[in-house]
Amino acid sequence: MDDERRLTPQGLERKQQLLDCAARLFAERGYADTRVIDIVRAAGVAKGLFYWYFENKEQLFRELAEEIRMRLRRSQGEAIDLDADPLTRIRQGAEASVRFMAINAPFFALLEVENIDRRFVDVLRQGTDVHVTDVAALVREGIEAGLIRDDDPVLLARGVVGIVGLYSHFHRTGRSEVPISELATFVGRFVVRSLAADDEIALSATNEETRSVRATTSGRLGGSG
Amino acid sequence: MDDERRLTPQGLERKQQLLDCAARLFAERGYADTRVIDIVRAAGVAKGLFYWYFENKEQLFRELAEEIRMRLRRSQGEAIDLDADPLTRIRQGAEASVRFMAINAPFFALLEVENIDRRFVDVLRQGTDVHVTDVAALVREGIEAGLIRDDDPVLLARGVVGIVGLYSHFHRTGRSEVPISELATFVGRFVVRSLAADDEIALSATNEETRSVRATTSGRLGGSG
Amino acid sequence: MDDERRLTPQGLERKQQLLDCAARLFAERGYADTRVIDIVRAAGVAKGLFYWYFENKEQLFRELAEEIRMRLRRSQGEAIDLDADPLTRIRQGAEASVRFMAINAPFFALLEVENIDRRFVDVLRQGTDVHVTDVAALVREGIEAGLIRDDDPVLLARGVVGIVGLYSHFHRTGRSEVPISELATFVGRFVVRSLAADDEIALSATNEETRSVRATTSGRLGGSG
Amino acid sequence: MDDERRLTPQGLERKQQLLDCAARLFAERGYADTRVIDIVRAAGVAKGLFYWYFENKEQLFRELAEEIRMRLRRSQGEAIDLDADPLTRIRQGAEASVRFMAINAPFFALLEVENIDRRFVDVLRQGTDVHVTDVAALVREGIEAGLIRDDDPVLLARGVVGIVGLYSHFHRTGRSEVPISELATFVGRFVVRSLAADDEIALSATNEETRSVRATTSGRLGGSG
DNA sequence: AATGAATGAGTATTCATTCAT
DNA sequence: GATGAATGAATACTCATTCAT
Repeated sequence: MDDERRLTPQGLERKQQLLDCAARLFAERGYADTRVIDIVRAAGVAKGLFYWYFENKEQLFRELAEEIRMRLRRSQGEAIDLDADPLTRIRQGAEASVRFMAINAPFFALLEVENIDRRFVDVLRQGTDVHVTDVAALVREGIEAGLIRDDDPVLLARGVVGIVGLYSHFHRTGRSEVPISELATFVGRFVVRSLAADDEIALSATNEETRSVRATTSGRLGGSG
Repeated sequence: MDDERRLTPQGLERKQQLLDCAARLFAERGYADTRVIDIVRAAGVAKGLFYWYFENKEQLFRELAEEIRMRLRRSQGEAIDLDADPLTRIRQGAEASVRFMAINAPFFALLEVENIDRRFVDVLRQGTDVHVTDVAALVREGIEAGLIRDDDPVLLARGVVGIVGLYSHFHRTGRSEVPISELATFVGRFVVRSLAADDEIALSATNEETRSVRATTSGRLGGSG
Repeated sequence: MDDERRLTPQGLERKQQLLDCAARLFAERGYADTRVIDIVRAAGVAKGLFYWYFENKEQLFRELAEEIRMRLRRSQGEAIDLDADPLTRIRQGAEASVRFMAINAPFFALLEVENIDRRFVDVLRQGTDVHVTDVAALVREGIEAGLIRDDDPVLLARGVVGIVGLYSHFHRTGRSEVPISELATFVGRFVVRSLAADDEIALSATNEETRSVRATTSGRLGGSG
Repeated sequence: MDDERRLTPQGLERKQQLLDCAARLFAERGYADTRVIDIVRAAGVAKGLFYWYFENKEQLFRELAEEIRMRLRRSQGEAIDLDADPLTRIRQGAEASVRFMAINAPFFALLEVENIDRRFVDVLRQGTDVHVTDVAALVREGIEAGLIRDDDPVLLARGVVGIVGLYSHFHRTGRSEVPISELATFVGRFVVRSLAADDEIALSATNEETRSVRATTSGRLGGSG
């Protein structure tokens, strides 16, 4: 297939169908153990058609990864309260991510391929890198505001992103005994605790009612900043 | 090869040589991209000899994983100050793990295969499970002693183990800009912050001079315990 | 390949071509000594194509065996005079088999694999078993009619089927000095002699002119029956 | 190993042990499916030792085949009544063979390899050829004496030998419902019927009491001879 | 767009045989 | 005689990708 082929509406549908089937199979059996023929069979079309819509198996994976990444970012964006303080926003993002990943588990299972196939390190790392950059910015903000302890912002951000992925993975692989909403709260708490400058701030940022730490702890913050 | 073959000293040496070569290659190129022939070539022996010492490629991997797991546990054990309080011990273990994993990077890269090949989920998960159980016990101790915040011990333990692996992975994959000793300290701090019941305890457990939190904060601990 | 693939006419042709090539090679060199690559080379196609049409080498063999079995039965059916008495029919079947096996020697050589590969015992034994059952029915008829000596019908049938295969084998392996038509007559005679209730009946059943023993020896048969 | 090595008594014992183990394994799994290592393991010795006693696997098989052939001939010789008429002797030989083959089933299973491996056609065919020659001589005698119908002696002899092998094979492969002694008698009867010049002779030769047809039917024989 | 056919590089594993001690 | 180690040729099967209709 060429770069930009114009696909008819029917064509787009077929392509999406193939993407969906592939996503399901990849999630079920993993990338390597899903053969092109499995995908086309699941979609009920002939083998040759696969290459009408995708350059190759690898490209399909990349498209899929891209799509998933977009969805995640969108969902994170929606979950974050723009008026809240950085730490709270980090917590909200973390919680939202855990919830979202749980719902779209099969999709996200895919992202774990990162370590698998050296071919995909780039695509997948890219995804987390963007995420890390976002969080790192918030961390910096938080540090400046005295809400987050003064440590390497990027390292901290990596920790946040990593922890979210970690617990999502546990949940996905059936090793989490607690219900998803509880797990999300736990992760939010965990993240806040890891970052918070002190106990009081941690408490505030964990309290769902308190939309803005700054507001409630202004005195103290003013003093410490 | 069958069950328990009796190997001559020379044989044992040869076997270890194959294990070493395999470990290096797996680390360099990954499991799937390392062919049996690559391993024997690296060892400078004939293809057939591989099957004299190992049932197949998979078994070799399992032996390797087992070996690595053992080493890790041993190194952790050595790093922990038995007289220290649980939280400090967790920190020490975490720091030691990060350091150890950094030194033996090629080895531990292997353990990341967990997500890769569904065949190995068992072996590899086993390794972390043991580790998690150990840490969970310390967490419980810490909670009882009022050093660690009151949260699900297993979930907390998973976080600790996960974070260690996380940062080791970053370091291994060249995304850590800081030197290893600094990273280890960072991780120790991170873990302590995640778990500590309050700021003061966190501070104590992070202070390397203070071997035992219990000693310096005995009054407080005694009161809350 | 999976279950029931729909093959285009061209595909069917190709498949038959592969079957033919395989049959020839198996006959020439034996099953084990015929590699898949030999078969595809003989057909002038790529290796992978073999697995488009057949699950594996074993399945191809089974298809081949099935095909040969069908042909044999058909030819036997055509050779037998339905109005003739059982003994004569047995003789006709035996003679026809010998002739047919001689003509299709390469094919039938394959059936001798029975003893070879334990994997194929089932397929091949099945073939003879059907044949034995058929003959046994005729033997029973013959015994009731007093044409065949009173002995275990199944054992007798096995002998008949075995003898036919035996002499065919001799002929196939170049140890028969006599021309095929003569050999067939010999086998017919041999079989009749082995089964006949008495000399006179044997004579009648061997005489090609006499279509029905019953007709010519009615008096005697009536007396002894 | 060289041609004629002088083996110590212990060495001979070891060699026989290997032969026995091989025979058992060949019978159980067939020649191809029995690996050299299986044989040495069964004997509890090291792999290398095999080649001290045998040139290779093939030679061992040949030695084994030779040994079995000898045994069979010996047993046939013992079973035959030297004073009996040719037809009776053929019958006795056939019956003895069936019995002997049944007893030494595992051994004789080996001889069926004839069709299997083209390598062994010579060794194995040799065995039957000798047997056929012996029987053919008797057949000729029988024809001259008017006991056996006038037909190609070699072809008849082949039939006799073949039938014996046939029924032995059935018995060996568990498809014979009748006890071995009964089967032997059946085969004797079958063979006699196939060969006998007429009913009366057949009857005499089948009668175990009658040691010599000549004796009881002297008048007739004298008349016809 | 869609199909079924065709390609062929790539690889783990087996096992008879030889060798050094 | 005996052992364990070492050799390497040989082969079935997979699967992404391309091709002719």
